[in-house]
Amino acid sequence: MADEDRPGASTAALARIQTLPSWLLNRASARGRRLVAEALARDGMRMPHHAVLSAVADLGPVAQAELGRTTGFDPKDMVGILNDLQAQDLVSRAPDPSDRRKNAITLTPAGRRRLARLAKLGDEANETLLAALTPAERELFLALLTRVVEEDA
Amino acid sequence: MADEDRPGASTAALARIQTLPSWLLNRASARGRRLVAEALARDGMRMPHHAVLSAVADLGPVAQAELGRTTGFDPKDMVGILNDLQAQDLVSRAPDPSDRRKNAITLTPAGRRRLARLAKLGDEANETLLAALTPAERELFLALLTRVVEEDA
DNA sequence: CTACCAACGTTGGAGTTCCCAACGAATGAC
DNA sequence: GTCATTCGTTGGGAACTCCAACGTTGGTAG
Repeated sequence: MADEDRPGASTAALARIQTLPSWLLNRASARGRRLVAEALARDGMRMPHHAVLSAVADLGPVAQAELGRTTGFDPKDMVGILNDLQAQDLVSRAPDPSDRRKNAITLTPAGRRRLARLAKLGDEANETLLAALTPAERELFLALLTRVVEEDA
Repeated sequence: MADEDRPGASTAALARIQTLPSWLLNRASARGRRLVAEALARDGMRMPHHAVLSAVADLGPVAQAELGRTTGFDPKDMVGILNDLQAQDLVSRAPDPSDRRKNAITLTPAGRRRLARLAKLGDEANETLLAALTPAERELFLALLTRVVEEDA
């Protein structure tokens, strides 16, 4: 009789799965997304919009494709995100004179003010997310997490 | 002039966002899901199915609602998952004599064999996921991660 | 100069996960 | 016996991710 057919061979299968790094990361990520989404929603904003707004703030006038590469969003989704941001006058979308294929995305003053508020909300949500850890543990956790992520490159 | 209007006040906004726990957790989680999904796909299986199969293995004959509560899947999605598993003869779905509202979900021998293979594939994927960390670091990482997740309760 | 290939923004569509509302059937409490 | 609850099921929607195609524009090799 093979191990896998013996009754009880797979017991604690659930417990094993739920302590797997991938499972825990999923739950932690879901919690982070929920906390951040709730925080940003208090200012009528969503996570991708916050990320793109931040990227525009850093990269000055920048093409959509470059924004996509930097933030990891799909070009298709970038269109919609920028449509939303532009509709709220947080960014301006003007044709790039030096390359007429590109749109030059720029942060508006309103966008800069909004970003300051969003950054605060995002920080608070992340504070809550890691509330269970001491400052030293958070630093360690982030260092380990960064190495796991960078393995992806 | 307010800080938020001064040019450069929000520089490094992107870098700040991308080092936020929520951002890193999202990326790590996405990587884990991709690795696990690819591994399970080699056996023609998907993540939720693996989780439910594991839960059935542990909980013996069990109702769908109980499976949903344990694994966190929505009752609606549980229907589809069990349909798939049943179509492959990995679980059996029989009416519960003691409560005719319930379905008694049981693991079949084929399900038990399949689960053994899936567990192996899942473990390998998680090995790859944490490849950047030493065994001691992995243990520490999982301990911290667990505390972050349990804060959710 | 003319082909050709690559990049750009855009549109359309699909897939996954998560969540909510409703329904008929069945159960349990009062 | 009435009523609230639970069960499995169906339907639908929100949010994020990803891929394929198209017309336009730019750069390049011949």
